[in-house]
Amino acid sequence: MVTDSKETGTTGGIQSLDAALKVLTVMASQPGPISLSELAREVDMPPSKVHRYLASFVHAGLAEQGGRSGKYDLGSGAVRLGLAALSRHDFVNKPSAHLEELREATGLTVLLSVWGAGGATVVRWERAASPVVTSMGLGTTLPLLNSSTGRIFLAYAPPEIVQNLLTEELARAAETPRVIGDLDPTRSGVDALIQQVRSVGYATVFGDYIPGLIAVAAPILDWQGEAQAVITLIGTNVNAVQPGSPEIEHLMDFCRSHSFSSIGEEG
Amino acid sequence: MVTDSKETGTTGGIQSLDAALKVLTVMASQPGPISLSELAREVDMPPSKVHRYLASFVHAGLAEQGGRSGKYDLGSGAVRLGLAALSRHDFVNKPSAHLEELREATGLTVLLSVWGAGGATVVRWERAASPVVTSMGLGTTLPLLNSSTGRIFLAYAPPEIVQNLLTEELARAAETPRVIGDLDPTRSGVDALIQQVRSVGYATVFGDYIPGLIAVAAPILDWQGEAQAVITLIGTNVNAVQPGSPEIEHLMDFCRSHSFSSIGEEG
DNA sequence: AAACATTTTCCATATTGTGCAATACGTTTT
DNA sequence: AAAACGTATTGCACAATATGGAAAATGTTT
Repeated sequence: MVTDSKETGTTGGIQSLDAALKVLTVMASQPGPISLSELAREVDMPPSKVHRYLASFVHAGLAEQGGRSGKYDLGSGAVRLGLAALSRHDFVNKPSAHLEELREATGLTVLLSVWGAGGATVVRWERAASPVVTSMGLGTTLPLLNSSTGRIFLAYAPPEIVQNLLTEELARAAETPRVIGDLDPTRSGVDALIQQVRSVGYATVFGDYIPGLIAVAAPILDWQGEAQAVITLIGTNVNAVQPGSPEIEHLMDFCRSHSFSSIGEEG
Repeated sequence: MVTDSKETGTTGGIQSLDAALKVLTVMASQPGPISLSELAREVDMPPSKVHRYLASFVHAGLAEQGGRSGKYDLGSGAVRLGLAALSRHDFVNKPSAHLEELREATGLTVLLSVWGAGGATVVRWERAASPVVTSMGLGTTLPLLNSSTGRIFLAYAPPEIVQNLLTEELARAAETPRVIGDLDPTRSGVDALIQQVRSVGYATVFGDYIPGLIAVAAPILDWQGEAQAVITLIGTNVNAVQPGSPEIEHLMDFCRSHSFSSIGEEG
């Protein structure tokens, strides 16, 4: 039984470890580096305690201490750990092996993203020759409304999971209008977008996120019809994102062959 | 490594936590699910101890126990943690913070380059005391064949992205022979160079680009094995670029510690 | 230079993790 | 089917170890 709603405490594990992992979890939920004192406040523990936990985490590479600011953040060991965990999921591994074929078939840069804490996160990256943005790379998180990748998660991920980011981005869109060309930044506008995406099974974007770049994205679905990963093609030629283009056909074939339920024309 | 060869123990942290994190690390290094007993053997701890650690990890979502096989594996919490870490980690700013240490350790000018539109582009710059006269600065693009930096990209960047520049430089080299001392400016000559660079993991240059200057460069690799950035040491003392020199050791250590896959002895 | 805010270390105390061994569980063998 | 085995899980007494308050170091602001 895992009922530890309030003060059960007894997880069958080790108390100090539970406490330490709570610290780690909170650190992961934070948007960026955090100071010891703030972290201690956040987890409601004395700073000295947290400090010792952090010393162990740093020793293991899970955390690191930023330069002279003294702030702590997740370290490269955490990345390694996460990638090891990720590599056990077939939804990432299987497609990854064939990403290069898709790049060759389309001549476009191909990327594979999964849903992480901060949103759509790029975990695989297959570059094409054509000039691509340098500000993006592995680990980049993509916006929900402005990117084709994000729009696929919007349409195919469980609503609860995108809800937070969605409200956040809608609020931001309301303050800064005109940033999203083809979308009415309201709930109903979003619903319309979702319906549209689902009906065709892919999402396109024409330089909305990065000027001069076009992108198409489609989902890799599990048995429940939820997006486990998203494949995105990036390029500069607008023809590639016209409905029925060979690039889109290749993308859809790829995603279909790695999915466990059918895409588009929703059931 | 942080020299904790045997019984240093005192990490400033917590012993039980160190032990627990070792378990987690070993689990990550494993190719798949692992049984409690085997894991206990692997980390050389009593099974009961490991079991309790695992209970806490499972509680935190970092690990999960597979069906009835009883085997343990990394859990979705590990993925979340890793993606959170990944989105904050970038291959330019993280190493940049430690560039100065490398300069102090080697006494050489240190620079960090990434692949930009026009080729290898210098984006960080840590100059040493020694008079390194040069017209180089931030934003300088370095040649592919003549510079150690460029040669690392040649060997460790995806072929497609260096292809254009390569053919261009080869054509120029054919017209103006003798500019490249140690290289046969043909496709096969380039292939030989790539093999050589990959086998040692770094590239050196003796005044080929700028007379009187020597340089060593090594890659920072992402987990796809592609060069995300290149670290270069520049100086005037030829001894620094002899195989096995302390300068090269420092450089390789630095790059290894910021990489996510192993450099050299290519896999 | 002084006042402040944070991080880091020290130390006595008892809370908590430890290891051994017993038990429960599941799988394979006879 | 029963028994024999390997593995995961839990109890228990003891001492090793984590704990938190406060002091010391470190860095930052006035």
